[in-house]
Amino acid sequence: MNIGEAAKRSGVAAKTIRYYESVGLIPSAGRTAAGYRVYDRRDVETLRFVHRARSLGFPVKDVASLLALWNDRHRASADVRALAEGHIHAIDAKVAELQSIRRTLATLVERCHGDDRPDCPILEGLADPSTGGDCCGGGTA
Amino acid sequence: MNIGEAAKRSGVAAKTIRYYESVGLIPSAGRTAAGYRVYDRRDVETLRFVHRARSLGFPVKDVASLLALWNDRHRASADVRALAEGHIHAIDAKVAELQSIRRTLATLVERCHGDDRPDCPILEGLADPSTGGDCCGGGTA
DNA sequence: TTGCACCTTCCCACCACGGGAAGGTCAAGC
DNA sequence: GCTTGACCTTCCCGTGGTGGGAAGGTGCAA
Repeated sequence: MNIGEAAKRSGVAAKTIRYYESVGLIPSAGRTAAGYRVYDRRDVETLRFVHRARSLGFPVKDVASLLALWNDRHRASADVRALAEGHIHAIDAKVAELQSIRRTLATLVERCHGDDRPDCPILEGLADPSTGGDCCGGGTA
Repeated sequence: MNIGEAAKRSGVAAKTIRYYESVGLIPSAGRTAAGYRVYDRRDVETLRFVHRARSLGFPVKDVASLLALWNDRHRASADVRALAEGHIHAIDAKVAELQSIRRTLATLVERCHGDDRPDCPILEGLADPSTGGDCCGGGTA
């Protein structure tokens, strides 16, 4: 099948498939005499795997590792698990950072009456955080 | 003062200050006869404001709006508050997405024994999500 | 005058694509 | 056989927000 069909079946945009090939995430596809890329069902399976890993937020480099493990019959599941756990930790760190920011913002917003007067604790907090509640003070970020 | 000193005092890297100037976030700095950028205390205040807004995750475009409001004596605090609330909503969406992903990953990791055997529910879940718990099924992403 | 720290502009790299241009290919319909 | 339109190809630019580094000019002190 052509790249468009592979894209439809895998959920990965044709542009993105070409990108994945260019960065070596997936092997180079075969070509017709006219230069069109050719894919089979196995390729689509691989693309689907990549698509799901990406939608779980794994960086492309990690997806490459996951693909390699997937294709390795002698893999140790501990390696896969370590990758996934690392990703979970990264997510936890990101969530903690976002929630810290959210708390600061919510505090500022609460104090702002939000009418047509210029007086605004949000701007004051940005101009001088000591007046606006601590921000990122003990932050993990 | 030179850009290096302004960077030190504001917490914004010299490179980043030049970038902010190039995209119009901050006005063009004055120059010495030799072409060096010159900053005063007010400029440093502005840079600090920008630095704090950025560290709260506001995109540069929003920081531009915040700066404009900050410099506008006739602003309505409602406009500032709306910006901040919009940012909070964006953060909430991001957090929800990350937590959804986290749940899926945690489920997969739990099921993986993580030893030297190749059997691995994480890879199986990526290859075929119907066997690995739902992922992003009703997802907001 | 030498040396070093600082400044300037410029381009490249990151990450993971998306848009779009310029041009070739294929299959269907007339 | 020719047109039409959908598909494919490569290539380059843009995103956001910097960081790194090259090549070259400045400023100040010894």
